[in-house]
Amino acid sequence: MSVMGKKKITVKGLAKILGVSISTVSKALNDSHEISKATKQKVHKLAKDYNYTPNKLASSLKSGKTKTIGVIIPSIRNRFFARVLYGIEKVATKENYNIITCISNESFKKEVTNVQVLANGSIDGFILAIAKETQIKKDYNHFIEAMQQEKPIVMFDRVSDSIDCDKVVVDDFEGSYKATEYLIHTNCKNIAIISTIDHLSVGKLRIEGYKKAIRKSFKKINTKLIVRTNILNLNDKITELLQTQKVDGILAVDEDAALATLKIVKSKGFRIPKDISIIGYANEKIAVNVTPTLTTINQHGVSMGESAAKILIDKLESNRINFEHKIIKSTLMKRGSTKI
Amino acid sequence: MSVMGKKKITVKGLAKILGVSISTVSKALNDSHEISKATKQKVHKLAKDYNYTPNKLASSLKSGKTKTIGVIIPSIRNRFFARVLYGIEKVATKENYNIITCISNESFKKEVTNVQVLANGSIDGFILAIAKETQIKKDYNHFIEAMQQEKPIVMFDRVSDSIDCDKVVVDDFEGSYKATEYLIHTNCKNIAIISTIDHLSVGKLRIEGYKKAIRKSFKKINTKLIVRTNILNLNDKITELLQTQKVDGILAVDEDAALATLKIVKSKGFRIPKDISIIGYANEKIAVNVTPTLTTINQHGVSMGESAAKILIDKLESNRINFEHKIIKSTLMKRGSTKI
DNA sequence: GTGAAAGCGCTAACAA
DNA sequence: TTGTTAGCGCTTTCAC
Repeated sequence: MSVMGKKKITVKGLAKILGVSISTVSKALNDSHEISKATKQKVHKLAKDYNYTPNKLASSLKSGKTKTIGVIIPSIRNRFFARVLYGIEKVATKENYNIITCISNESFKKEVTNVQVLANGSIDGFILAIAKETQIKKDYNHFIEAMQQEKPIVMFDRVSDSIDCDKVVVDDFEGSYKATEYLIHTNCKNIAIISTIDHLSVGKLRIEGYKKAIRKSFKKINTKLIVRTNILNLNDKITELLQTQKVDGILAVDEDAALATLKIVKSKGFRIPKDISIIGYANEKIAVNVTPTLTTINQHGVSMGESAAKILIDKLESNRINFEHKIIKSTLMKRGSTKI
Repeated sequence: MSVMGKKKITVKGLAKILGVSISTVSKALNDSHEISKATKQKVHKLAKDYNYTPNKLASSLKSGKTKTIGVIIPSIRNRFFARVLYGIEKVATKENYNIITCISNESFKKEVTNVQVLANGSIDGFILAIAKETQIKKDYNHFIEAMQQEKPIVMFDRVSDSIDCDKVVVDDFEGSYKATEYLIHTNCKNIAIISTIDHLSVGKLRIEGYKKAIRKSFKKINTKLIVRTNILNLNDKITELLQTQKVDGILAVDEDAALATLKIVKSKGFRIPKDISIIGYANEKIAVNVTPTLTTINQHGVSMGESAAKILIDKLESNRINFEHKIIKSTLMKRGSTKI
């Protein structure tokens, strides 16, 4: 505070003021054993007075380490990703890493640009969830190139089998399997599943989990109860389902589907859960504020973020060469939209 | 693709291969007029073959410009800030800026660290909303220092009068004034206001707007209808309000208050909006999914982010010396929780 | 215990 | 038109 110089002071500046060499200052600041106690103290005091802090660019350029993580998420308005980001940020901060966040907006092109731009020295490694477009296109070259440039990647949630890298996923298969089982055990006989995300790996897995549970209890699957649609046709499809099929349980595989289902089922005069039970994927704040409260499959976004960050930082700071594949257990949060 | 060298190639490497000097390559890549067409072509081709991309750290260190914006938000799980972040990211991308995101988690200490770390060369300027703790503490030194180091700051939403910098705010005063007026015009006579954020600038303004509207129509204010509390006591305070006061309209100043109000009012058997009208600050997805749908004051988070980013980038790329003070109009989204 | 010098990758003023 | 050189701020080897 004693000084209010405008421009930031550098090692060079400190050296000049003290009348010592640049390297002495640098070493003193880094607490090298080569430097005498007296000098160290002088340097530290001056540094403090002048509010010195090392220029991050310079040290990174020198060391080749940036201590920052590149995070690419498909969307920030999706609460799940926001939660993951929170988890990442939490452990990153603890481990003294910064995060630089990009949003691919589900676009392949933007994702490619993001990866390339960041790989250019700005970051040490990536944490990312693959964009919708990319998953459809199945072109993963940009990831491969990044890894060749020694920028490790940790993928979460939306991952690809065709890429070797660290991965953190929710047990989507298991999650919807358990959810379906719960519907069955609470006496639902005609269980439908609704998805607007069948183009995503997670979407596919959730339907598979459902199928397994249905097969196990009822032997055969009624494909008319499996609704794959897009957001635009969502309402119509649900309405159609309710009009043409006998349904007493619904598993909604994403938040949009869940909220639409809830709304339409209510509006058609069905009682929830008496006539129709509903389980959905949705964030907690919404789940507890709708009527009735919605039984959900909790994806533990924050834990995912934390795991991903831990795995990446571990890789960056160790010589680990293998790829981790972590599965986060999802849990069923029983609320008012299902029977007991 | 023709080459799959592991490490990234540099200007130096390209120069060596082509047998020309480093500066020739650099100039060719930057399309300098000093270089012949032929050389330029050769360089560009090689660069492409080797998948060359300039190291961002190095150019930033040289130029003093990083083309990245430091964003500090108090919380990412708050939908509003997520939306602002989206807006920032949107225009940043368009203008070829990256954003590095930090979350202060409402903590003064973390905010200070964030500012200091980022100011050290990593970024060209800040976009931020002041942490809760900081607003209570009123210690804004870290901001001042950053600005002295020529890192301009654009504050949004949570701003401070005691700092001279660019600002983007919602017209909180006007917003709650208008909301209160709407309640009055739809025949509410006893309007309460509930806030869990009275320690924030925005919280205070919202109460002031309410007061002005009440004063205008009813001459005097019943302070028993003004509930300032924290989240822990929220439910009790609302219950108490409903039991001790005659209330036919409620303005809830933040999302927590809004959702709690809705829930408790319903549970006490009041009909909404017939007995009690409710207006709240809340994100749209929640507002349309509660029962009844909630009339809200829309804060236009995305626009805020966009404006903030535009203002910062403008300042970074021009010589503008004055401080902008932009006010985003909020709008009343009329839904099912108010009368017509 | 201290300092000179090289170098991280890049740009740009100046020289040839 | 091309090359030499210095320097952004820092770390680190090697010499003194």
